Amino acid sequence: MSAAEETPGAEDMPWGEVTPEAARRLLVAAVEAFAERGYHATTTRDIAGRAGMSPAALYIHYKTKEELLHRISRIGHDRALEILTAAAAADADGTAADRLADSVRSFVRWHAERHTTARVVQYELDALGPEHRAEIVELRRRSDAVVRRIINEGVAAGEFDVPDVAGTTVAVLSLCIDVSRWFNTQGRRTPDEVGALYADLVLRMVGAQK
Amino acid sequence: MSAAEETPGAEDMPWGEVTPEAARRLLVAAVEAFAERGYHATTTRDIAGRAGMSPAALYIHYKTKEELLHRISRIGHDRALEILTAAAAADADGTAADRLADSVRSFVRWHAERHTTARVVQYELDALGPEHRAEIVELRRRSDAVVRRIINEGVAAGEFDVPDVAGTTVAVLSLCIDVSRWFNTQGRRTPDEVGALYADLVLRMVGAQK
DNA sequence: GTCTATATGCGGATAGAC
DNA sequence: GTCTATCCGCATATAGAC
Repeated sequence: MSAAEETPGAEDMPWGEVTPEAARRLLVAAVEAFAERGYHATTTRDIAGRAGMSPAALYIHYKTKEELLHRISRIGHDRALEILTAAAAADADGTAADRLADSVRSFVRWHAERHTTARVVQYELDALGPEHRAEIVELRRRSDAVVRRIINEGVAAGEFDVPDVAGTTVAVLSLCIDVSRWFNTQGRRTPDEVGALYADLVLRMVGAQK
Repeated sequence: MSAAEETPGAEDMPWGEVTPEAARRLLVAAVEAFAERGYHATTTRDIAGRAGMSPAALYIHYKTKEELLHRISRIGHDRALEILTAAAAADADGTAADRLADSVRSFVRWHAERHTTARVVQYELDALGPEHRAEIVELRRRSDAVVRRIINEGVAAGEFDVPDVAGTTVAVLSLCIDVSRWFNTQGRRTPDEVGALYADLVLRMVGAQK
């Protein structure tokens, strides 16, 4: 990997890996438009307009509108999975409850803070073409595996009481993901507060001892 | 209200209230198409085709495509709210835990069993025009109120331990609603099973005593 | 009420100048 | 790399015959 790919602070500069700058502007505009109106209701003219460019400019940087969505989805899923994995690994020698709480807290915080991106990433999956969709579905499976693993470990360690691990895993992920649908920046809660609330709720769901 | 509106067994014949039959066929076709591809990606030609009619036939029964979505949304939300309210009222003299479990079980079962309808109803809200959207948002507020009320009662009765009633209410509804996104008829679980699982998970979330 | 035919406008994508 | 101009097809909706 070249040094150019290791932009410092890439985690805090979300689309930093997208270059050149015009391509990034278009992508950011697309995220906003897709999140507001949905993929199909968004026109390439709208995207280009938001980026301060002509409709044709989009096609210099992206072959199709679908490619733009794919790029967004891919980067977003990579980031979400990275956050989940990092949190799960952070306290590898702590309790499963710690790992689960941290994972949920981080994952939820991301879905709240970056709810525009998350909304596109999580709810426009069906707008992708078959190959692109398959690629993204695979990434989701990995998120599922991370959460299921922690729950299984907690059960094995006697920390959790979970009659249905697979079902509970689905429920936990569903709960976290859906934050991106209802979360509103103007609302009463900060992403941190929602993360803390959800971490607590999930610990209750798995019957973690207090 | 005329007797004609009180079709017996209307709860089990979902779109029974939609007449004449051609209008109902179009509406059922629209639900399927919207659920599969999303509102904006669905063409009126597709809807009419599924109903075995020409594109023009749609406009005899509905003024616009949006009116069709509104009709679906309205009926769906009415039904969901009705189910929630009925379950909440059923054991009015039982414990709050019973009421909450029954409500969640019924609400989830509906979102699973009728996940095509639910998907449209819950995720295509933004495709509605401003007035229609406002009308539907009001119905959602009522669902929220039903759940919040039960949780508040459980807390007051000392049955539940809930530090954040408003936040927990949002989480519970979000969890139930999102079932319509991931539920698949081909999957491992029946609607009844998901309902039972979720009722248990929600009781855990509110700290109901076993 | 339903059809065939069509008006009308918009959206994705391209051509070619600069 | 960006623009202006435009092609082409498709989608909503309507007109008018049956």
